[in-house]
This record gives sequence, structure tokens and C-alpha cells, in this order.
Amino acid sequence: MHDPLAELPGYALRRAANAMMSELSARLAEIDLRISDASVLLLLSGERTMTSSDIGRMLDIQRANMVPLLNRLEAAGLIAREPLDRKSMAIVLSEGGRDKLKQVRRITTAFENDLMQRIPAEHRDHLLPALNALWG
Amino acid sequence: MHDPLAELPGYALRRAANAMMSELSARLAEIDLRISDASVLLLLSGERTMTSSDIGRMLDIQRANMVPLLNRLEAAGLIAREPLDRKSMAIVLSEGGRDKLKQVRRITTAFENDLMQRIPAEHRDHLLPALNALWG
DNA sequence: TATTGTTATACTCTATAACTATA
DNA sequence: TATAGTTATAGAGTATAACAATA
Repeated sequence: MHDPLAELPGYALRRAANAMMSELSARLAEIDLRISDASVLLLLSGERTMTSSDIGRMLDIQRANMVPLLNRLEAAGLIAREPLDRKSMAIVLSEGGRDKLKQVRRITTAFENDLMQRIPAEHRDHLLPALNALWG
Repeated sequence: MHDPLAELPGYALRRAANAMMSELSARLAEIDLRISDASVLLLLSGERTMTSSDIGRMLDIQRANMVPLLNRLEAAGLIAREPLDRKSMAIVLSEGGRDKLKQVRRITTAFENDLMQRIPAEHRDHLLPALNALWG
């Protein structure tokens, strides 16, 4: 059939992202996390001390929307809020958070490998730089 | 800074798609359309007669979610519903819909060109086939 | 003055279940 | 028996405005 949308990279980008997100969501649901939860845990695995606002800026999540997200992670025992001064809070991984992070790494590594395997070899190495050029 | 997410294609895919969508949304807002509205108009430009369910299957939109979408397009005078039998309705472009479609084509063509220009030349031609491999 | 954390709110998109009528 | 169109509803994600307290 002739699909008038088949040649539009923007359309393909949307469909590919949607397919990827729904598959990743399903895999992360097995450890009771959402994609944004997992992103936060991965970000907190770095060396830097970060506040809620810092995390939001890095992940492009509004400050206001970080609140329920971090509440959820805190209620699950994965992070703790520690005062930096009387205004800001450091968000740190708890011991349970570090355990969960290992599971996140296992799942995301396998997932990214599966994604790349689906791409014909001659195109594979071009995807990441092309995508990064579209938002970095 | 060291960003633990920088090397994940899935993450880059999400960020690139979000950036693309918000820019395209803004451009389409100038002609009072949403992205899914524009997708439907582009799809209806093909030769085939299509029902609401057909469109939903092509665009991966649930049957139930097609209803408000098509109601909106009908209220804007862009499409009409014409009975095929006593059960199904053909969705057809009205004259206003064909005019709007020209504007959609103008905007999306310019947009896709802009997108591609942001990608370094050596990666450019690989994006569409790589993305299509992730959902087709 | 700018920023942090927060509350409240609204809008969009998406997913599911159920129903009627027709193929 | 399967499908079309529809209604109702709920869950996510996301955006904005406002506020008090602190840098």
C-alpha cells in the first residue's frame, strides 16, 4: 500500500519512540518502575550531588513534576532527601536504591542491545549521533 | 559533565522525539492543528477509501480515541463522514480539508528539511531506515 | 532578585471496558 | 462470530501559575 507518511523522518521518529517506550515500560514494570523513575536512578548513579531542580533540568522535567516522582521513589525506599542548606535538598540513592539501580542497569543494557540488533548493521552506528544532533 | 544517560540510544530516541514533537506542535498550531490531526489529513490524501478504524490501525490510534479526533476535524469543516453501508463510514476530505492539507504539506516539508539539516551529513541518510527498523 | 521546593490545576494523550448495531 | 462506532472513564505525562522561604 502507499503510505503518505512513510517517508517522513519526523513521523518515523515518533513511531519508533512510541514503540520503544511501550516496550521499555513493560520491561521496567517487572521491577515496579516507570521510565522516568529509572532515568532518575541512572542519573543519581553519577558522582555529582544533585537537587530535585538539578535532576529536572538534566532530564527536562518541570520542577513541579519532580515532586510526585521523587515522592514515589522515596515511598518505595529508593532515595532519600538530605538537606544541603535550609533551602535545597540533595537527592541520594538509598541502599535499596542502589540495589534497584543494578536491576535497572541489567534491564536497560539488555534492552538497548535488543534495540540495536533490530537495526541493519550498516545503519546501526549512525543512530545515536543522528538522534543526539536533534536535541543536544 | 558525565551524563550516565548520554550513551543510551533509547534515551536519545525519547529526547529527540520530544524535541521534534514540541517544535512541530508549535508550527502546526499556526494553522490550528495538532500533530495527530495533521497525520490524519496526510493519510486521507492517499487514494484509498478509509474508515475511522482503518485510520486508527494505520496511525496506531485506538478506535475509541479516533472519535474526538474526527469530531474535531469535522467541526472544523475539514472532513466529512459518508456512509459506506449501515455500519461503516468513509472519512473523506472536504474542500476545506484539501486546502488545509496544502498548508500541512508546506509546513511538514519545511519542518522535515530543517530536521535533516541539523544532522551531520554522514549520518543523515541512515536515520530513516534505522528508525523504520525500530517499528515497522 | 533569583532560586528552591511545593501545591494546585488543567490539558493532552493514551488505554480499557462495555454497549449497540451490523457485517 | 467478528467488527464498527461510540460512550465513559482512568491513568499517565506535561505545562503553568502561584506561594513561602532562602540564597
